[in-house]
Amino acid sequence: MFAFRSFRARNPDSMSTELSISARAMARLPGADAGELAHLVGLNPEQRAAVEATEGPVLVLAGAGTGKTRVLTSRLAHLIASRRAQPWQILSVTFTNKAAREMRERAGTMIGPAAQGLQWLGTFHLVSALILRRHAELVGLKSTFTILDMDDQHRLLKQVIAAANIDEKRWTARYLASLIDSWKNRALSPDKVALDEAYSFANGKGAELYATYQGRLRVLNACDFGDLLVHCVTIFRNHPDVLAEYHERFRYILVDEYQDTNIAQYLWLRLLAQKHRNLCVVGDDDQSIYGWRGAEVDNILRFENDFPGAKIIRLERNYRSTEHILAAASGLITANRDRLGKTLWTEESGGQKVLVRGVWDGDAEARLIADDVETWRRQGGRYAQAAILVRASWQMRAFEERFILLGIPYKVIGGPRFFERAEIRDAHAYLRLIRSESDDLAFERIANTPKRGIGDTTIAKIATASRAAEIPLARMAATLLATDELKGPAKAGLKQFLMDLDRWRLRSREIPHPELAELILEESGYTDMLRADKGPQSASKLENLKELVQAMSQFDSLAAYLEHVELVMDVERHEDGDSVQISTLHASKGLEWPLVFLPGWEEEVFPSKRALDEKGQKALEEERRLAYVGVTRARESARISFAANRQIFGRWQSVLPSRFVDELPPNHVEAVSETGYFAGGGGSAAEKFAAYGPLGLDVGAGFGSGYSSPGWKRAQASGMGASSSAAPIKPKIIEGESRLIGKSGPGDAHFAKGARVFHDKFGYGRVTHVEGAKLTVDFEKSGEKRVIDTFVKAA
DNA sequence: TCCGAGCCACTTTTT
DNA sequence: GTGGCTCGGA
Repeated sequence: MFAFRSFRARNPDSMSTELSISARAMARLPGADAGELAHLVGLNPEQRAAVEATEGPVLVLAGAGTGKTRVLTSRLAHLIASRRAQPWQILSVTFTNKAAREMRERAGTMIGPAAQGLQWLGTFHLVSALILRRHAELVGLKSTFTILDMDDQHRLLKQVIAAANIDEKRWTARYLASLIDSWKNRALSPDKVALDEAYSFANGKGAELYATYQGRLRVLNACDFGDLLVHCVTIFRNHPDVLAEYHERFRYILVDEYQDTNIAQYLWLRLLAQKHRNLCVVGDDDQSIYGWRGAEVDNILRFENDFPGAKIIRLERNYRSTEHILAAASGLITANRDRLGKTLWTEESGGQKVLVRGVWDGDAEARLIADDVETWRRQGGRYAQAAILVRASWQMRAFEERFILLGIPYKVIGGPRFFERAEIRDAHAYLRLIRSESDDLAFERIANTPKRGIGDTTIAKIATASRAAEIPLARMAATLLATDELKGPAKAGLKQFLMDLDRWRLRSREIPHPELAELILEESGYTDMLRADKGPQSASKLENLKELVQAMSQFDSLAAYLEHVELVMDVERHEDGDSVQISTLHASKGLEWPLVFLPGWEEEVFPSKRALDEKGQKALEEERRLAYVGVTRARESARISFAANRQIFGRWQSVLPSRFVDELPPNHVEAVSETGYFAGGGGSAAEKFAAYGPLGLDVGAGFGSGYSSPGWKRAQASGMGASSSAAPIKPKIIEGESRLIGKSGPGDAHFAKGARVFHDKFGYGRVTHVEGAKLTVDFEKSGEKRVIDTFVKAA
């Protein structure tokens, strides 16, 4: 640290090859300042090699739990401490904001305040935006361009489609967005889109619409996520002088999760690394799970060819999981064909086998897992040590409901994200309109929110005129007010709105931006609108807006704040105590927990039917990698489960265990059905479980499986199992609940039958039945539910 | 212009 | 089971 601080004072330009060599020599001296080598302490030989191979292209194949992040941060520290580069001469790109944050934090603990100098550490999109702001004019944008999020993009595309007289039902904006995205992922401009692909939308209009969309973006002085990368690539290609500037700046390049890079990102990196060739990429082909988003596993498979002479270092020692977990995951992934191949090993022998359990239905699965969590907790574990990882977010609901019922605290990772909530986006639209009058998308979003009489027809009138005159909506609205074009409530509302905007814009120069936000939300009537709304969520929406104002105060200016939210669609989550984590498998990558639940391992759910339909074998391998990622998140215990029946689209369907269940190596798995134990190995899981008749797979095998039948529904509603198999489960639940009731005891909140109550999730309702602390409430919106009294307030 | 009723298709996964 | 959209009446 010491050596480092004194070094910071030096002029960065004085760094010469000579100094660099001497620094290198110093770093290798065993007797060198211990502080300087601190970042190498405790690394295993392979990790150390990866850290010290600073020059030339390097590919670090880092299996799950092999200390990948550690290597990256140590390498960063090493480059700086050995004086090969100043912090601002290193480009470190990650895939997610979370990873970037973690890297910055960990680098901070290693190299101290110098980590502040790591200005070029961030996601591909963040770094691209920084670069693009400086050269925006080279691609026809102003440096103040806005970055559209998916919602903006979607609305814009809808307009484009409608303007082209294409049936939006047949050809959805969503689909066009995905096509355009996939083109941008490959850095294809509208004129480069292959004919057959252009034909995949509205009989050949694909490329044309893409071009129209890009034109609209230019008029709006905006770009979408994909553009950030593509524009940079365009600039680097067409302006060698600009590229040279960045060659000079970035002496070393580090890339995390290289297996997730798409073609545009690959080109971006190749252009930037072309001169010094000090490119170090870290990744794991077995954890490539973003193919649907354009990631090319090929990038990592081909690295040696792309960068001749590349060093390849394999990190295979796993520090995370026990032997059985690792072996189960490894066994599973061997079914994949296209892989570089690694053999993970660990010194943690034994441990629990991977538990595979079959249950009757999704509810039973939620009960089982919730019970496990409570057992874990009773035995001294913490909630936060457990995670439930699902394939798709709709699967989360069952667990959330169960946890709410039992009072188990939980947190959804990557759930409905803060900045994507409607109220937050509305607030942002107001602020964006203050920042720039020409933000048409923002204008459209909030012109009539809250209602001020400016309906669709009025907006359409303004839009037509504004497009013809090529001036922003807000300005055209002002022009139209001076004419007789508009009348009645529309005119009055619009006039008031424009006056408000002007006033707020003036105020924005006088008062701090968080205060401005509060002012706008009050004066626009937005908060009043929410207060008047008695829906179950309006209270939490108001809370979110408060949180927004809070978040804003952490930035110097409104502009800085907006720039941040546009790029970092994620908010730093304050760790609020001890709660079970519920996450998608995708969002779980890079994380770990002692206890990991992997529910929903059923055909068509996981592997996902949709993925298989679209991409076939390739998707299957990706789904399998997802399974691999899931299992390798566990340190002590991985518990896979599947149900025989599941409600999909609101209908009961009988489902089969996932093929992945059968691919698990039997020696490392302990399989359990609700009715008893059986030995794993041989035969399909479906057969094995079916053999335990009561589990009921055979029952559901018949057509139109009786589970949507009235009888089944009645059985479900009455809480009784429909077959003998469900019966043994029931007592368990009752036990679980009474235990909880005992815990919450004669609580502070008592409700009588007939009392009106409010619940955060379910809204308002009336108590229909009281049983200790357990209430049955008939909710106005969501029907009858059983809840614990501490979760409702008197209303 | 607004709002409710009824119809629809839909659910991967994210910067 | 949800949310988005259309249609008809106030």
